[in-house]
Amino acid sequence: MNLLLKNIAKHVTLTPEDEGRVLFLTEPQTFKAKTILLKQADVCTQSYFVIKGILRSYTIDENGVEHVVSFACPEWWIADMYSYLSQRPGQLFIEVIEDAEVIVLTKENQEKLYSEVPKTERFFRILIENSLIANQKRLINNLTFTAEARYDIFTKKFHSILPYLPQKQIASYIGVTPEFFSRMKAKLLKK
Amino acid sequence: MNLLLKNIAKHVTLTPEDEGRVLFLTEPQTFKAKTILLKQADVCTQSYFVIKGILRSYTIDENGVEHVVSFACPEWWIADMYSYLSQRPGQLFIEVIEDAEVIVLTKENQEKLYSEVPKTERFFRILIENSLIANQKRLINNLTFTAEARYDIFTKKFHSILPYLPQKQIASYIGVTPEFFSRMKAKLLKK
DNA sequence: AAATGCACTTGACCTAGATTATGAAATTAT
DNA sequence: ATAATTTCATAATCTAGGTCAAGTGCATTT
Repeated sequence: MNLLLKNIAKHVTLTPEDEGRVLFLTEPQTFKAKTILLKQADVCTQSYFVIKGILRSYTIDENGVEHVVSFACPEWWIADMYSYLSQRPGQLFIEVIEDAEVIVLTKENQEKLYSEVPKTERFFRILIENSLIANQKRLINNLTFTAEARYDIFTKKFHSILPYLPQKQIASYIGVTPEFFSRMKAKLLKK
Repeated sequence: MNLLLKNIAKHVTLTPEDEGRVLFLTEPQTFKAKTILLKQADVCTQSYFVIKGILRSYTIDENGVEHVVSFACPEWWIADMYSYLSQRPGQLFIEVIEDAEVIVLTKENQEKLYSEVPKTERFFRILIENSLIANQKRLINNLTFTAEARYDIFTKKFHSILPYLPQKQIASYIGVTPEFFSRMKAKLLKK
Protein backbone atom coordinates (compact mmCIF):
# COMPACT_ATOMS: atom_id res chain seq x y z
CA MET A 1 0.00 0.00 0.00
CA ASN A 2 1.10 3.53 -0.70
CA LEU A 3 3.38 4.79 2.04
CA LEU A 4 2.48 8.41 1.42
CA LEU A 5 -1.24 7.82 1.91
CA LYS A 6 -0.48 5.83 5.01
CA ASN A 7 1.56 8.75 6.25
CA ILE A 8 -1.15 11.28 5.50
CA ALA A 9 -3.64 9.09 7.30
CA LYS A 10 -1.69 9.52 10.49
CA HIS A 11 -2.71 13.17 10.58
CA VAL A 12 -5.89 13.65 8.55
CA THR A 13 -8.63 11.41 7.20
CA LEU A 14 -9.08 11.42 3.43
CA THR A 15 -11.96 10.00 1.42
CA PRO A 16 -11.09 7.44 -1.28
CA GLU A 17 -11.67 10.18 -3.90
CA ASP A 18 -9.27 12.48 -2.04
CA GLU A 19 -6.72 9.71 -2.04
CA GLY A 20 -7.21 9.31 -5.75
CA ARG A 21 -6.38 12.99 -6.23
CA VAL A 22 -3.22 12.60 -4.19
CA LEU A 23 -2.11 9.64 -6.29
CA PHE A 24 -2.94 11.49 -9.47
CA LEU A 25 -0.95 14.55 -8.48
CA THR A 26 2.16 12.74 -7.26
CA GLU A 27 4.60 10.55 -9.14
CA PRO A 28 6.81 7.70 -7.92
CA GLN A 29 10.37 7.80 -9.20
CA THR A 30 13.63 5.97 -8.53
CA PHE A 31 17.13 7.36 -8.48
CA LYS A 32 20.59 5.86 -8.26
CA ALA A 33 23.01 6.85 -5.50
CA LYS A 34 24.99 10.03 -6.23
CA THR A 35 22.24 11.51 -8.40
CA ILE A 36 21.91 15.24 -7.85
CA LEU A 37 18.23 16.17 -7.77
CA LEU A 38 18.74 19.88 -7.17
CA LYS A 39 21.69 22.21 -7.68
CA GLN A 40 22.58 25.33 -5.74
CA ALA A 41 21.16 28.47 -7.40
CA ASP A 42 18.44 26.50 -9.18
CA VAL A 43 14.77 26.89 -8.33
CA CYS A 44 13.40 23.94 -6.36
CA THR A 45 10.24 22.99 -8.24
CA GLN A 46 9.54 19.73 -6.47
CA SER A 47 9.66 18.12 -3.07
CA TYR A 48 10.39 14.47 -2.44
CA PHE A 49 8.80 12.01 -0.06
CA VAL A 50 11.26 9.18 0.56
CA ILE A 51 9.94 5.61 0.27
CA LYS A 52 13.30 3.85 0.26
CA GLY A 53 16.95 4.89 0.38
CA ILE A 54 18.59 8.01 1.80
CA LEU A 55 18.92 11.54 0.48
CA ARG A 56 20.57 14.64 1.87
CA SER A 57 20.53 18.38 1.32
CA TYR A 58 23.61 20.52 1.70
CA THR A 59 25.04 23.89 0.80
CA ILE A 60 28.51 24.98 -0.26
CA ASP A 61 29.69 28.23 1.31
CA GLU A 62 31.88 31.03 -0.03
CA ASN A 63 35.03 29.15 0.96
CA GLY A 64 33.94 26.02 -0.84
CA VAL A 65 33.09 24.21 2.39
CA GLU A 66 30.13 21.83 2.37
CA HIS A 67 27.48 21.99 5.12
CA VAL A 68 24.95 19.18 5.40
CA VAL A 69 21.56 20.65 6.21
CA SER A 70 19.47 17.49 6.42
CA PHE A 71 19.33 13.77 5.86
CA ALA A 72 16.09 12.22 4.62
CA CYS A 73 15.22 8.62 5.46
CA PRO A 74 12.05 6.77 4.45
CA GLU A 75 8.83 8.61 5.38
CA TRP A 76 10.58 11.99 5.40
CA TRP A 77 10.23 14.86 2.96
CA ILE A 78 13.12 16.71 1.48
CA ALA A 79 13.32 19.94 -0.52
CA ASP A 80 14.96 23.34 -0.39
CA MET A 81 12.08 24.87 1.51
CA TYR A 82 13.15 28.43 0.88
CA SER A 83 13.37 27.94 -2.85
CA TYR A 84 10.38 25.64 -3.08
CA LEU A 85 8.08 28.07 -1.30
CA SER A 86 9.36 31.29 -2.82
CA GLN A 87 10.16 29.80 -6.24
CA ARG A 88 13.41 31.73 -6.21
CA PRO A 89 16.95 30.35 -6.67
CA GLY A 90 18.04 28.52 -3.53
CA GLN A 91 21.24 27.63 -1.76
CA LEU A 92 20.84 23.90 -1.42
CA PHE A 93 21.90 20.83 -3.31
CA ILE A 94 19.83 17.67 -2.95
CA GLU A 95 21.67 14.42 -3.51
CA VAL A 96 20.85 10.72 -3.32
CA ILE A 97 23.07 8.90 -0.81
CA GLU A 98 21.59 5.41 -1.18
CA ASP A 99 19.58 4.20 -4.22
CA ALA A 100 16.17 5.68 -3.62
CA GLU A 101 12.49 5.37 -4.35
CA VAL A 102 10.69 8.64 -3.83
CA ILE A 103 7.33 10.20 -4.48
CA VAL A 104 7.61 13.49 -6.31
CA LEU A 105 5.27 16.38 -5.65
CA THR A 106 5.70 19.43 -7.85
CA LYS A 107 5.02 22.88 -6.49
CA GLU A 108 2.26 23.26 -9.05
CA ASN A 109 0.54 20.05 -7.99
CA GLN A 110 1.00 21.01 -4.37
CA GLU A 111 -1.10 24.12 -5.02
CA LYS A 112 -3.71 22.04 -6.82
CA LEU A 113 -3.78 19.65 -3.91
CA TYR A 114 -4.38 22.48 -1.47
CA SER A 115 -7.39 23.74 -3.41
CA GLU A 116 -8.81 20.38 -4.49
CA VAL A 117 -8.25 18.55 -1.22
CA PRO A 118 -8.29 21.23 1.48
CA LYS A 119 -7.56 18.68 4.18
CA THR A 120 -4.02 18.36 2.83
CA GLU A 121 -3.45 21.90 3.94
CA ARG A 122 -3.71 20.66 7.50
CA PHE A 123 -1.46 17.69 6.78
CA PHE A 124 1.29 19.89 5.42
CA ARG A 125 0.84 22.44 8.18
CA ILE A 126 1.49 19.71 10.72
CA LEU A 127 4.53 18.49 8.78
CA ILE A 128 6.01 21.97 8.67
CA GLU A 129 5.26 22.47 12.35
CA ASN A 130 7.21 19.34 13.13
CA SER A 131 10.19 20.36 11.06
CA LEU A 132 10.16 23.79 12.65
CA ILE A 133 10.30 22.21 16.08
CA ALA A 134 13.09 19.83 15.04
CA ASN A 135 15.01 22.73 13.58
CA GLN A 136 14.69 24.90 16.65
CA LYS A 137 15.87 22.01 18.77
CA ARG A 138 18.90 21.55 16.56
CA LEU A 139 19.69 25.25 16.78
CA ILE A 140 19.51 25.18 20.58
CA ASN A 141 21.61 22.01 20.64
CA ASN A 142 24.28 23.65 18.54
CA LEU A 143 24.41 26.61 20.90
CA THR A 144 24.30 24.53 24.04
CA PHE A 145 26.28 21.36 23.55
CA THR A 146 29.83 20.38 22.69
CA ALA A 147 30.63 18.49 19.49
CA GLU A 148 30.78 15.26 21.44
CA ALA A 149 27.31 15.68 22.88
CA ARG A 150 25.95 16.70 19.48
CA TYR A 151 27.38 13.52 18.00
CA ASP A 152 25.71 11.51 20.70
CA ILE A 153 22.35 13.13 19.94
CA PHE A 154 22.96 12.52 16.26
CA THR A 155 23.60 8.81 16.64
CA LYS A 156 20.39 8.44 18.60
CA LYS A 157 18.32 10.29 16.03
CA PHE A 158 19.83 8.63 12.97
CA HIS A 159 20.97 5.25 14.28
CA SER A 160 19.07 3.35 11.58
CA ILE A 161 21.01 4.96 8.73
CA LEU A 162 24.32 5.52 10.54
CA PRO A 163 26.25 2.78 8.69
CA TYR A 164 25.35 4.31 5.32
CA LEU A 165 26.62 7.80 6.05
CA PRO A 166 30.19 8.79 5.15
CA GLN A 167 31.59 10.26 8.33
CA LYS A 168 32.60 13.50 6.71
CA GLN A 169 28.90 14.12 6.19
CA ILE A 170 28.11 13.38 9.81
CA ALA A 171 30.91 15.74 10.80
CA SER A 172 29.46 18.42 8.58
CA TYR A 173 25.95 17.92 9.96
CA ILE A 174 27.03 18.32 13.55
CA GLY A 175 29.23 21.26 12.60
CA VAL A 176 32.86 20.15 12.89
CA THR A 177 35.65 19.39 10.41
CA PRO A 178 36.25 15.79 9.24
CA GLU A 179 39.69 15.87 10.90
CA PHE A 180 38.32 16.86 14.25
CA PHE A 181 35.51 14.35 13.94
CA SER A 182 37.95 11.54 13.23
CA ARG A 183 39.98 12.44 16.28
CA MET A 184 36.87 12.70 18.44
CA LYS A 185 35.68 9.26 17.34
CA ALA A 186 39.07 7.72 18.13
CA LYS A 187 38.95 9.29 21.59
CA LEU A 188 35.43 7.96 22.22
CA LEU A 189 36.49 4.43 21.29
CA LYS A 190 39.16 4.41 23.95
CA LYS A 191 36.50 4.69 26.64
CA MET B 1 -7.62 49.12 12.84
CA ASN B 2 -6.66 45.72 14.15
CA LEU B 3 -3.07 44.87 13.25
CA LEU B 4 -3.69 41.14 13.41
CA LEU B 5 -6.51 41.27 10.85
CA LYS B 6 -4.36 43.47 8.67
CA ASN B 7 -1.63 40.89 8.92
CA ILE B 8 -3.91 38.00 8.10
CA ALA B 9 -5.20 39.92 5.10
CA LYS B 10 -1.71 39.86 3.63
CA HIS B 11 -2.02 36.13 3.12
CA VAL B 12 -5.69 35.16 2.97
CA THR B 13 -8.98 36.99 2.43
CA LEU B 14 -11.49 36.74 5.25
CA THR B 15 -15.16 37.70 5.20
CA PRO B 16 -16.33 40.23 7.80
CA GLU B 17 -17.95 37.35 9.71
CA ASP B 18 -14.67 35.45 9.67
CA GLU B 19 -12.94 38.53 11.02
CA GLY B 20 -15.52 38.71 13.76
CA ARG B 21 -14.66 35.15 14.77
CA VAL B 22 -10.98 36.02 14.89
CA LEU B 23 -11.66 39.01 17.12
CA PHE B 24 -13.92 36.94 19.34
CA LEU B 25 -11.35 34.20 19.80
CA THR B 26 -8.38 36.46 20.52
CA GLU B 27 -7.75 38.87 23.35
CA PRO B 28 -5.63 42.03 23.51
CA GLN B 29 -3.48 42.37 26.58
CA THR B 30 -0.69 44.64 27.81
CA PHE B 31 2.38 43.73 29.82
CA LYS B 32 5.13 45.67 31.56
CA ALA B 33 8.78 45.12 30.72
CA LYS B 34 10.36 42.15 32.54
CA THR B 35 7.09 40.29 32.86
CA ILE B 36 7.63 36.57 32.38
CA LEU B 37 4.82 35.15 30.26
CA LEU B 38 6.07 31.58 30.22
CA LYS B 39 8.47 29.65 32.41
CA GLN B 40 10.71 26.76 31.45
CA ALA B 41 9.03 23.38 32.13
CA ASP B 42 5.56 24.91 31.96
CA VAL B 43 3.12 24.06 29.19
CA CYS B 44 2.75 26.88 26.67
CA THR B 45 -1.01 27.33 26.38
CA GLN B 46 -1.01 30.55 24.37
CA SER B 47 0.82 32.28 21.60
CA TYR B 48 1.29 36.03 21.36
CA PHE B 49 1.05 38.35 18.39
CA VAL B 50 3.01 41.51 19.15
CA ILE B 51 1.31 44.85 18.49
CA LYS B 52 3.79 47.04 20.32
CA GLY B 53 6.96 46.49 22.34
CA ILE B 54 9.49 43.67 22.26
CA LEU B 55 9.48 40.16 23.68
CA ARG B 56 12.01 37.37 23.61
CA SER B 57 12.18 33.66 24.20
CA TYR B 58 15.16 31.95 25.75
CA THR B 59 16.25 28.77 27.43
CA ILE B 60 18.60 28.11 30.34
CA ASP B 61 20.89 25.13 29.85
CA GLU B 62 22.28 22.58 32.33
CA ASN B 63 25.15 24.92 33.22
CA GLY B 64 22.84 27.81 33.94
CA VAL B 65 23.73 29.60 30.73
CA GLU B 66 21.00 31.57 28.95
CA HIS B 67 20.45 31.16 25.20
CA VAL B 68 18.18 33.61 23.41
CA VAL B 69 16.10 31.72 20.88
CA SER B 70 14.11 34.59 19.38
CA PHE B 71 13.18 38.24 19.59
CA ALA B 72 9.64 39.28 18.69
CA CYS B 73 8.94 42.78 17.37
CA PRO B 74 5.55 44.16 16.31
CA GLU B 75 3.73 41.96 13.79
CA TRP B 76 5.59 38.82 14.91
CA TRP B 77 4.30 35.85 16.83
CA ILE B 78 6.04 34.33 19.77
CA ALA B 79 5.49 31.06 21.67
CA ASP B 80 7.34 27.93 22.65
CA MET B 81 6.29 26.11 19.51
CA TYR B 82 7.27 22.69 20.78
CA SER B 83 5.26 23.06 23.95
CA TYR B 84 2.39 24.93 22.32
CA LEU B 85 1.87 22.31 19.66
CA SER B 86 2.47 19.22 21.77
CA GLN B 87 0.96 20.66 24.96
CA ARG B 88 3.87 19.19 26.87
CA PRO B 89 6.29 20.99 29.22
CA GLY B 90 8.72 23.09 27.17
CA GLN B 91 12.22 24.46 27.53
CA LEU B 92 11.59 28.12 26.86
CA PHE B 93 10.97 31.22 28.88
CA ILE B 94 9.08 34.08 27.26
CA GLU B 95 9.82 37.53 28.65
CA VAL B 96 8.77 41.07 27.86
CA ILE B 97 11.76 43.27 27.00
CA GLU B 98 9.89 46.54 26.30
CA ASP B 99 6.39 47.35 27.58
CA ALA B 100 4.16 45.46 25.23
CA GLU B 101 0.71 45.24 23.72
CA VAL B 102 -0.03 41.80 22.41
CA ILE B 103 -2.93 39.76 21.09
CA VAL B 104 -3.31 36.47 22.89
CA LEU B 105 -4.44 33.33 21.14
CA THR B 106 -4.94 30.28 23.30
CA LYS B 107 -4.24 26.82 21.94
CA GLU B 108 -7.90 25.99 22.49
CA ASN B 109 -9.11 28.96 20.49
CA GLN B 110 -6.56 28.23 17.83
CA GLU B 111 -8.20 24.85 17.29
CA LYS B 112 -11.63 26.48 17.18
CA LEU B 113 -10.32 28.97 14.66
CA TYR B 114 -9.05 26.19 12.42
CA SER B 115 -12.42 24.48 12.36
CA GLU B 116 -14.64 27.58 12.29
CA VAL B 117 -12.54 29.60 9.85
CA PRO B 118 -10.68 27.04 7.72
CA LYS B 119 -8.86 29.77 5.84
CA THR B 120 -6.82 30.51 8.95
CA GLU B 121 -5.27 27.12 8.50
CA ARG B 122 -3.60 28.46 5.39
CA PHE B 123 -2.58 31.65 7.15
CA PHE B 124 -0.84 29.79 9.93
CA ARG B 125 0.70 27.32 7.53
CA ILE B 126 2.33 30.21 5.69
CA LEU B 127 3.51 31.74 8.97
CA ILE B 128 5.11 28.50 10.05
CA GLU B 129 6.66 28.05 6.64
CA ASN B 130 8.29 31.42 6.97
CA SER B 131 9.65 30.72 10.43
CA LEU B 132 10.97 27.40 9.24
CA ILE B 133 12.84 29.13 6.43
CA ALA B 134 14.21 31.80 8.76
CA ASN B 135 15.30 29.11 11.18
CA GLN B 136 17.09 27.05 8.58
CA LYS B 137 18.87 30.16 7.39
CA ARG B 138 20.00 30.92 10.91
CA LEU B 139 21.25 27.37 11.33
CA ILE B 140 23.26 27.58 8.12
CA ASN B 141 24.58 31.01 9.13
CA ASN B 142 25.75 29.64 12.46
CA LEU B 143 27.60 26.83 10.73
CA THR B 144 29.03 29.01 7.99
CA PHE B 145 29.93 32.41 9.40
CA THR B 146 32.18 33.82 12.12
CA ALA B 147 30.73 35.66 15.11
CA GLU B 148 31.55 38.97 13.44
CA ALA B 149 29.61 38.12 10.28
CA ARG B 150 26.71 36.79 12.33
CA TYR B 151 26.60 40.07 14.24
CA ASP B 152 26.51 41.96 10.96
CA ILE B 153 23.59 39.85 9.74
CA PHE B 154 21.89 40.39 13.09
CA THR B 155 22.13 44.17 12.97
CA LYS B 156 20.58 44.18 9.50
CA LYS B 157 17.70 41.96 10.51
CA PHE B 158 16.95 43.67 13.83
CA HIS B 159 18.17 47.23 13.27
CA SER B 160 14.84 48.75 14.31
CA ILE B 161 14.99 47.30 17.81
CA LEU B 162 18.77 47.26 18.24
CA PRO B 163 18.92 50.16 20.72
CA TYR B 164 16.48 48.40 23.05
CA LEU B 165 18.40 45.15 23.33
CA PRO B 166 20.93 44.60 26.13
CA GLN B 167 24.06 43.48 24.39
CA LYS B 168 24.39 40.33 26.42
CA GLN B 169 21.16 39.21 24.80
CA ILE B 170 22.48 39.98 21.35
CA ALA B 171 25.65 38.06 22.23
CA SER B 172 23.56 35.12 23.35
CA TYR B 173 21.43 35.18 20.20
CA ILE B 174 24.41 35.07 17.88
CA GLY B 175 26.05 32.45 20.05
CA VAL B 176 29.00 34.05 21.84
CA THR B 177 29.74 35.11 25.44
CA PRO B 178 29.04 38.71 26.53
CA GLU B 179 32.78 39.21 27.14
CA PHE B 180 33.75 38.16 23.68
CA PHE B 181 30.95 40.22 22.22
CA SER B 182 32.11 43.31 24.05
CA ARG B 183 35.63 42.89 22.75
CA MET B 184 34.41 42.21 19.24
CA LYS B 185 32.35 45.41 19.26
CA ALA B 186 35.33 47.43 20.45
CA LYS B 187 37.42 45.98 17.67
CA LEU B 188 34.78 46.79 15.08
CA LEU B 189 34.60 50.42 16.25
CA LYS B 190 38.30 50.90 15.62
CA LYS B 191 37.75 50.30 11.89
C1' DA C 1 47.33 -4.35 -12.82
C1' DA C 2 48.27 0.10 -12.61
C1' DA C 3 46.47 4.43 -11.88
C1' DT C 4 43.47 7.80 -10.18
C1' DG C 5 40.80 9.51 -6.71
C1' DC C 6 38.32 9.59 -2.30
C1' DA C 7 37.58 8.79 2.62
C1' DC C 8 39.83 8.41 6.69
C1' DT C 9 43.78 8.91 10.15
C1' DT C 10 47.44 11.15 12.61
C1' DG C 11 50.57 14.79 13.89
C1' DA C 12 52.19 19.65 14.63
C1' DC C 13 50.75 23.97 15.03
C1' DC C 14 47.21 27.81 15.22
C1' DT C 15 43.15 30.77 16.54
C1' DA C 16 38.40 32.06 17.61
C1' DG C 17 36.17 32.30 21.29
C1' DA C 18 35.60 30.68 26.52
C1' DT C 19 36.72 31.41 31.30
C1' DT C 20 37.92 33.89 35.33
C1' DA C 21 38.60 38.00 37.55
C1' DT C 22 38.28 42.97 38.45
C1' DG C 23 36.44 47.41 38.16
C1' DA C 24 33.68 51.09 36.09
C1' DA C 25 29.24 52.73 34.44
C1' DA C 26 24.52 52.62 34.22
C1' DT C 27 19.77 51.10 35.85
C1' DT C 28 16.64 50.06 39.31
C1' DA C 29 14.91 49.88 43.71
C1' DT C 30 14.52 52.00 48.46
C1' DA D 1 19.64 60.78 46.62
C1' DT D 2 21.80 56.61 47.49
C1' DA D 3 22.28 51.76 47.97
C1' DA D 4 21.87 47.58 45.26
C1' DT D 5 21.86 45.18 41.15
C1' DT D 6 22.86 44.63 36.58
C1' DT D 7 25.36 45.75 32.47
C1' DC D 8 29.52 46.61 30.15
C1' DA D 9 34.73 46.85 29.41
C1' DT D 10 39.32 45.11 29.70
C1' DA D 11 43.00 41.94 30.52
C1' DA D 12 45.33 37.32 31.31
C1' DT D 13 45.01 32.75 30.57
C1' DC D 14 43.05 28.52 28.57
C1' DT D 15 40.83 25.17 25.26
C1' DA D 16 37.74 23.23 21.79
C1' DG D 17 38.10 22.85 17.52
C1' DG D 18 40.40 24.49 12.97
C1' DT D 19 44.20 24.38 9.49
C1' DC D 20 47.83 22.40 6.94
C1' DA D 21 50.37 18.60 5.60
C1' DA D 22 51.67 13.86 4.86
C1' DG D 23 50.44 9.10 4.64
C1' DT D 24 47.26 4.83 4.43
C1' DG D 25 43.69 1.93 2.84
C1' DC D 26 39.89 1.29 -0.54
C1' DA D 27 37.14 1.71 -4.52
C1' DT D 28 36.45 2.86 -9.26
C1' DT D 29 38.25 3.63 -13.72
C1' DT D 30 41.18 2.35 -17.73
